[in-house]
Amino acid sequence: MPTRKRYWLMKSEPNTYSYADLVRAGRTSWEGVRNYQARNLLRDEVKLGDEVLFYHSSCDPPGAVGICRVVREGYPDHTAFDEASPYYDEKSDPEKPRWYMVDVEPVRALTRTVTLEELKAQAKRLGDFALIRKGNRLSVIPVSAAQWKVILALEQARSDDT
DNA sequence: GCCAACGTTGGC
DNA sequence: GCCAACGTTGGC
Repeated sequence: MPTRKRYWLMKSEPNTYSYADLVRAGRTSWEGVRNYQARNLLRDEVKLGDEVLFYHSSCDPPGAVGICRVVREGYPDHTAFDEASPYYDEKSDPEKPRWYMVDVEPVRALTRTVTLEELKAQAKRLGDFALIRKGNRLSVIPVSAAQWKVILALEQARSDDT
């Protein structure tokens, strides 16, 4: 029996790669994750068919902008082997890769950006959520089914309807 | 194994 | 551009 679909949130700086870029491309590999905790999730936990909130970071305003789906499970991030890549890591050996990535394709853009500010305002409803924990820097974050529902309900709510 | 120095993330 | 928070590195 297949395991139940899980949900994730993954951050990208829109200057580097935006949700619109993903829509244009039709599919992308989620390359360049260089953090062990996030790597472990990509390698071991993120599964085919899981759904992902595409989050724009380091922009104004930061927030969730779209949904995508995992179409390939964790496999070695080959940009780590490519000296020309900004993600090159000489310590990642093709025989024993240090970094992993998944492939995703777009599902739909959110009708509006669900901002970090709004998510923080819903902290009570969201419960423990790594995105809004103080000092959080994780770029691949687990989202529970309940949190997923809250966030998509926020999308439907008017932004002045808090 | 400790911890200071350093680099990065990411909101503001 | 600033800086707090955090992760990594490397000397000891």
